[in-house]
Amino acid sequence: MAGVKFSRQRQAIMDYLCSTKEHPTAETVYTNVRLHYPNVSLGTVYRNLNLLAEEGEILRLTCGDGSDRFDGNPKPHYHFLCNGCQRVLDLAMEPLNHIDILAAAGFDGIIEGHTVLFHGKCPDCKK
Amino acid sequence: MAGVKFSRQRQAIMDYLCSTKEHPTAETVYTNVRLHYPNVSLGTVYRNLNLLAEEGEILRLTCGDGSDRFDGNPKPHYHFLCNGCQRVLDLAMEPLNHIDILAAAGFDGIIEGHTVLFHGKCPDCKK
DNA sequence: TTTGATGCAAATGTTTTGCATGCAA
DNA sequence: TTGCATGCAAAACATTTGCATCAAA
Repeated sequence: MAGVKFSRQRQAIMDYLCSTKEHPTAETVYTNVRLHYPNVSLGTVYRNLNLLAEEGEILRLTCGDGSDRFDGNPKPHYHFLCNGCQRVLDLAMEPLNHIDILAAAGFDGIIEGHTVLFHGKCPDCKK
Repeated sequence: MAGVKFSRQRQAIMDYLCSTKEHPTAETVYTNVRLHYPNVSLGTVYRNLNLLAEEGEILRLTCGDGSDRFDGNPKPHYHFLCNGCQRVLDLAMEPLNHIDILAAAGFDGIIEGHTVLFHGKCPDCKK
């Protein structure tokens, strides 16, 4: 990656993202990285989250509720947003490749991919 | 609808949304409604877009690129975001009910629905 | 007349950015 | 030493909200 050099702040951001199964917002990443690097700035967190997402090392999730969230697991997978507690959970399911075919039928452009967000009640909130 | 009374501004917003196949942002709605009601305020546009979306008379689309967009057609349908020109187009395809079943398998919560956004090159940008 | 809707402006929340300084290579 | 990364603060956006006034019913 030309022109990108190591930084301990970026490393700490990656470490935190990989250590959690929550899907934290930039603000939450900031709060947690601060535990180890009290001087880190929110601007640096945003700059690095953008960089890591562009490099494909993390995923950015736009759930439509305020802030974007980030996922340290860059492997494409699907997410679930609980409309009770607003938590985002990972779903274990195979890639839905066939829906791109369905979308392409009768469409005169090129379907390159899709994003899906499921919603409902999480195991805790369904009770 | 208890407590909601008619307003010509809201009517103008509905009229505009139903007159276009673009999927305008609040700002674009504002600009266009202003052609007929030069005094309308952006706050009023946002308040009414929120009201109409809650009532299910329009759809709100969160595409992850800056502003939300709105669709005067409230019937559930799928959308396509062109990564060339950023336009949002309607797709003619059947509801993907089965993917909720797939998501529910092995998930201990309740899947109530999904949002899908396809992306790629629109008919114009694929050339 | 009553109550919701509006226009205006200020406030909010999220994310980006300019700039002087710090640190990796 | 060179140039990307940082911290800080200000700016940029998108959206919401308080309040006095307006208009629908």
